Amino acid sequence: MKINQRHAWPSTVEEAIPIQQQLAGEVITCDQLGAVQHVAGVDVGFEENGTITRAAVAVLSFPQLELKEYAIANRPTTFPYIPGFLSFREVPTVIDALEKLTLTPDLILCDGQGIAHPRRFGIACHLGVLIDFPTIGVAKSLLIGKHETLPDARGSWKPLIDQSETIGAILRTRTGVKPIYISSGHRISLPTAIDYVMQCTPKYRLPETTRWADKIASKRGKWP
DNA sequence: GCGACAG
DNA sequence: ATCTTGTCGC
Repeated sequence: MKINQRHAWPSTVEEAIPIQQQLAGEVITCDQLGAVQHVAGVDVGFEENGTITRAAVAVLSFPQLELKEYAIANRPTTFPYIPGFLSFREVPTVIDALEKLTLTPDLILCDGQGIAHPRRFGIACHLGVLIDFPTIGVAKSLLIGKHETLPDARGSWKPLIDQSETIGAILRTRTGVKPIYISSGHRISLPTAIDYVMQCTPKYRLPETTRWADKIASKRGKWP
């Protein structure tokens, strides 16, 4: 897929903050997506002591969830890991990987938060706004927000609240297993995001999309 | 000032 | 994120 560059990538928090504040105003949390036939999952890893960033994208058919295509990209790492600024470290390489795809997915599940972020602009929002695509933030741990006790059953969820605002949800994708955190990235509402995440997570804690991306990015497996 | 802190 | 083996449980 073809992607247009929207802004240069900064290397400091001072430069990153105004970019987040500006682009956060472009985030859409209403459903603006068509029929979903392909869902993509993204995963990022690091090599050479963190100096190289590696991104993998997996495209699956929906709702069958069968792997249809994948792509990998590498880049020198140019931004340190600072909570609240993850996208500046990972998105450039993710975009490189997305550009290599032949298939164009209808929805992308990102590793990390969407609007469940201090400035309502987590990695899923950043990627979504830059490429103007529907994205969902799927995080394995909490960045900000509070929530009530979560029941043990698969499918149960509770809103994530920050400053008396609902910014996402804590969701149990598997009975008795540690929950995950969902939030709108771009062009999708929270209820719809939860619905798609559940449909992409029929068996394990994490969506099949991210599991495939993980597997592909992993140095062990070889994918001809 | 003291914690908390996506990956 | 990454460094790493076996092990407990469904």
